[in-house]
Amino acid sequence: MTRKKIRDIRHEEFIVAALEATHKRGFHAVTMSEIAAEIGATAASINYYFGSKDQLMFETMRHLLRILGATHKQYLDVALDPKDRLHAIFDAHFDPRFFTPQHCSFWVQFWSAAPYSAHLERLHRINQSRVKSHFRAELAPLVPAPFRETMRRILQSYLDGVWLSIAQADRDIDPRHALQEAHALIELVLSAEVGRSN
Amino acid sequence: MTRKKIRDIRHEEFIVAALEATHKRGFHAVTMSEIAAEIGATAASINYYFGSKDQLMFETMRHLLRILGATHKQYLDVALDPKDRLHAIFDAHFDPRFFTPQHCSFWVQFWSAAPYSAHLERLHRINQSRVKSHFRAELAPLVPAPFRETMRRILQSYLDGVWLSIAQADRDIDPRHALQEAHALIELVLSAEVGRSN
DNA sequence: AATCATTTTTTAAATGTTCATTTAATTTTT
DNA sequence: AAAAATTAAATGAACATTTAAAAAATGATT
Repeated sequence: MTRKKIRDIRHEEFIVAALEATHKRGFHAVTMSEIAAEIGATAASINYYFGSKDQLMFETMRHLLRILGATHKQYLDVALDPKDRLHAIFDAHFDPRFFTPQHCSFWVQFWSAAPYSAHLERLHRINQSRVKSHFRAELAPLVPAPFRETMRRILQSYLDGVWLSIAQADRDIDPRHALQEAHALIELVLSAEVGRSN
Repeated sequence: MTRKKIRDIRHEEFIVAALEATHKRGFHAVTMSEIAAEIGATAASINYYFGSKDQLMFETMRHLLRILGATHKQYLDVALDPKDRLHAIFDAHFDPRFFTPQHCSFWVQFWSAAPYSAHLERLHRINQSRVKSHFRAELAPLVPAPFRETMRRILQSYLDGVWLSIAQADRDIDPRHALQEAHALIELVLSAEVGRSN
């Protein structure tokens, strides 16, 4: 069928391996050999497919960003009103596919490494502004302009903070519970605005 | 006067140097030589005073925790009512002494490294539970029990998230503005509860 | 089917670099 | 002179990356 089969399979495998090994050993501490061992391969083959360790980490992050983007899109597609659309951002970030110590910890470590690598920083900046503009767009019909930016920053900081705490927790977290709390915060933000406009 | 003068001076100097150099180069990338160069010293002298790089990073983090604790105490001492006491937590975290890219970035990188070092993790856990119990205590008189934990987690996640964003920003941030937003969130949290108990 | 040349994939071993740490000596302070 | 502080140089370990060769897959030709 597809011509480049093996190359794609290995790509996928090594990215999963990078997530797993990084979660176990840490973004900087993890070695090529440890990642490769995760799928019974050898460090050299990572370079064969990715060129370098940095490139592998970069591709792994891009992989996470793609999943997040796609998941968000799915939720947006079934959102009926502005409030649903706002919820969709949290739904995506707290989707069980994503909301695991493994993913969150890679993400957080990526965050903390980003300022020191031009490559990573670019990815990070792109994602930040993507999320930012989504928040802005969804808040527009819900919150009057003077408070909108404040509310956006509150929601976005909260979102980041939750991921941070998941990355640190070894026990598995219930995504539904996180969503519930996120929705409580959204209600808070929206009801307050209604209150003020009275 | 004091017998151990030089030792204490160097301790202080190297900790400041570690903060500065780590902010420039990253928690893992920064080398002993770079830290030492920051104060015109030599890598070997760090070991003379601290024993190892890990130990220096550990002491640096302890230093930050001590400052945070002391600052918090100062604000608590002048707090008049329960709401002031809740604010004091944010006042301390957003105090200009603390709320700098330099400190926040060390903190965030420390966070992301903590799960992979028994030493660091212990520090982290201690601080987490300290902050947690403060939040609980201050929220007790302000928020009815059923919502209290949710509100605590919202506030705490928000707090972490803000630091994360500061660590990533290269431009300097206005602490007063951050405080203002934090207070807006507190008002939100408290007013919502008043609303529900109506 | 079988053979063998070609390409692709994989690996073991070699290379070379970058540190943290140690050591042994030197300088500075007491 | 003795102790404390500092450094330059040595040591050695840990890795990412390269290289050169082996193994597997592919595919064209009988």
